[in-house]
Amino acid sequence: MPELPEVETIARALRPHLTGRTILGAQVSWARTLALPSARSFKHRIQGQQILEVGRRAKYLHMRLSRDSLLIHLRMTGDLSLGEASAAERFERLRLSLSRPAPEEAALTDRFLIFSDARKFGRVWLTSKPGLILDGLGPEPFSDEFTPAWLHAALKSRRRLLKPLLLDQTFLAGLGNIYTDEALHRARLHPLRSSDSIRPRQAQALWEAIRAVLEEGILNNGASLDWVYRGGEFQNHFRVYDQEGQPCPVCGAKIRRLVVGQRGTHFCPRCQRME
DNA sequence: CACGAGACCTGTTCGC
DNA sequence: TGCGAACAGGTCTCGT
Repeated sequence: MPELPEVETIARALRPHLTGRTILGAQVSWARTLALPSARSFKHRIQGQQILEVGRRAKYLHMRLSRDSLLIHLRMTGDLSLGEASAAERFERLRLSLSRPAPEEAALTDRFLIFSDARKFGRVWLTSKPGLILDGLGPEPFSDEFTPAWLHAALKSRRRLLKPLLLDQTFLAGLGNIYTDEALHRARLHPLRSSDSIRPRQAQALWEAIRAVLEEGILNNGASLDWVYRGGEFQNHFRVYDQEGQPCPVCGAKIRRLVVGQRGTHFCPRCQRME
């Protein structure tokens, strides 16, 4: 479930539990979860490091530790939870054991941070140079750098279909399949429009739509789908995503689905025209 | 540079 | 009921 709003929700939920605590050890149950370094050195190196800060960049959870950074990417089905029991969770891939919480947080009883991931696509990096992974990403949608003018210029500088371009994390960081479809619908732009055909007013509309959709996602604690559940509510606010055949909430036309860049793409054929 | 296909993985749902 | 196909919130790599 993890696009920007879901990762942001997770970061906010974990922050008060993790900040200041020390990682006592790591248990790896699916070795390929670790992108860097190997399981052996990961366990050795993470031991004893304190968690200084819990943040997010794009769809990465970024934990600053005393010596390294811990980056976690949930991909399709990854999930993070806090636990007290030592019994392994159903899809557990990695478990970090934590020091006791500070005395003023004595109410916290969790002892583990658990990474679960049914499809095993998620990855974790322990590195002293997080920039090598994060610096190539596009701007954060809520940063000052992301402006309507920037977006218009960036769209014009390429010749790509809107849908796949917005999914490209080196173009703009944080959008995934759900929020891209929702943003294009709000901006009344067809997903197959070529990026270099977008006029300034349309770029402005898209900019507003991207921010509005992500904001609404965060306010609703992200979207929960299928059996991967996080307590988010945004799935109840989808206007087009996964709504094939349903009436468009704006004009009543039937929402259509097509495949673009191998991703299911949902849009309103009346609101989102090709011109 | 842009695009499509195939990989990486497992679970659920749908159609016959 | 059973069984295969299609589908799933993401990203990387390779060939054209």
